[in-house]
Amino acid sequence: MKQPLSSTEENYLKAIFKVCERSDKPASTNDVAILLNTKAASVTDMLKRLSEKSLINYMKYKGVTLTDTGRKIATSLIRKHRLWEVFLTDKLSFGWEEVHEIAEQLEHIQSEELTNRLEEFLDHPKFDPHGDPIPDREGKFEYRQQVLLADLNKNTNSVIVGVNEHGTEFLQYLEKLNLILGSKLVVLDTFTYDNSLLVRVNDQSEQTISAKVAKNIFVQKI
Amino acid sequence: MKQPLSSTEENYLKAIFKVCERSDKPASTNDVAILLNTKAASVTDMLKRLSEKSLINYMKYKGVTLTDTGRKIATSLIRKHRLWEVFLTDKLSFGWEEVHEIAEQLEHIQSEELTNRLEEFLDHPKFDPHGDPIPDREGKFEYRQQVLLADLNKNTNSVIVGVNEHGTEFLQYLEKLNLILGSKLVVLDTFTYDNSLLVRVNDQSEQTISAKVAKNIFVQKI
DNA sequence: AAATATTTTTAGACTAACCTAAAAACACGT
DNA sequence: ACGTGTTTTTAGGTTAGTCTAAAAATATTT
Repeated sequence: MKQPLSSTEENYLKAIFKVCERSDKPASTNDVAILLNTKAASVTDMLKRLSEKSLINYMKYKGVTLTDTGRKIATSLIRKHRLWEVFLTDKLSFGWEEVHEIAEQLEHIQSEELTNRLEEFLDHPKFDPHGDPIPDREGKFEYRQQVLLADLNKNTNSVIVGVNEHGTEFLQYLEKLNLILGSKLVVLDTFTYDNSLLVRVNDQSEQTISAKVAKNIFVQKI
Repeated sequence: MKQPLSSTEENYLKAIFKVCERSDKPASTNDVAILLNTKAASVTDMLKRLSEKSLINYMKYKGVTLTDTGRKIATSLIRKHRLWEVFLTDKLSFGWEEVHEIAEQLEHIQSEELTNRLEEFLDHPKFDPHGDPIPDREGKFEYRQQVLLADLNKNTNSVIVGVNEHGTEFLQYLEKLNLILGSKLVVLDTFTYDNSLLVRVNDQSEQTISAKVAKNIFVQKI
């Protein structure tokens, strides 16, 4: 009865976890469909099956949450994903914008032992290359004390600690703007016209940042 | 038209490659079925699909061989499999008997770049932990100058360079017998009664080895 | 060369995961 | 609370990969 899940089933659990993260509310069928780039009807199908396996709490029309077992699997996937990302950047010198796709595949490799040895090999990293925290063996992890750059007050010193989007295009763009993990930022001015920001980067250059970009960068006050 | 293959399709190509290896003869439907632990009918089904994609040469009742494209994919899988095995033993300290299963999954990760960087990271190894040669980027590799222990002449000095079977049980047993890659062997006597051998290991202990074991160990004369 | 045995293919059915289109449930503004 | 619009579910169909059982082709034995 403990046959391993398919990659597809795992992806659904991960998607439900992400939707539910920090919101308490159950995930709606549509939320999941959008995140997985599929159709609502397919999601309903899968929800029935996952419910059958006691991995989710599902009631028609009422949305879905993870059971303890389901959450355990979801966080394990996230743990594996982020550990592999660290491996790819730290050991194989991939750029932070290249690793997501490959890690999406690697996270489905089944072997607890492998995951734990990988963690050991990487020296128990606490964050992945995008600044996201890596869950421990029990699936526990702490959210950073973080704030969106878009919400940062003027003249507050801060450091980039993470991103809210992991797409290749966005990350490459950030790199071009010289905005990477650890970059120091101060908002010098905000323009209500288009909600763009004027910032100083690393106490040197000044540049404007669009509202869209500012909403996808996490910073920590220092 | 260049959509990636499913893991299943890849496994069929690998199986066909293995059956055809060093025999020239086309692989029979049954050979493939046995190797993949499936039924002949399923194999026939898949052969039609792979033939459609020009990955194999297939004629009803006549057996199957790989096309150039098919062979390229098969050797790429073997390359990935063996590189990952090296990673698992050398970097994560897995035993040689534990790595096969995990590598079976890892070999399906799609990223040329990943494979090549992994090879670099591992220092361009030429053989995997079981002594099997690792194909290069073009899929080329050389077979070792090797002979089955069962076929070795009496009183010839030799070294274990590989195994003919990769099952966990067999490899664990070998380890218990202190027969690992690099062990020095001399056949002192052969017993025609059950075809077992008396050997000296590493110039020290003497022990008998069953015919079955002897047929699954490759040695090189020195 | 005929009879028999083996191998391979076909036929038909199943499951997982997806889809579209239509029906049912829910949510909301007036 | 009633009609309208959105969301969700159902119904029914598709594809990849598997299976069993039966038919067809090939191989072997006499």
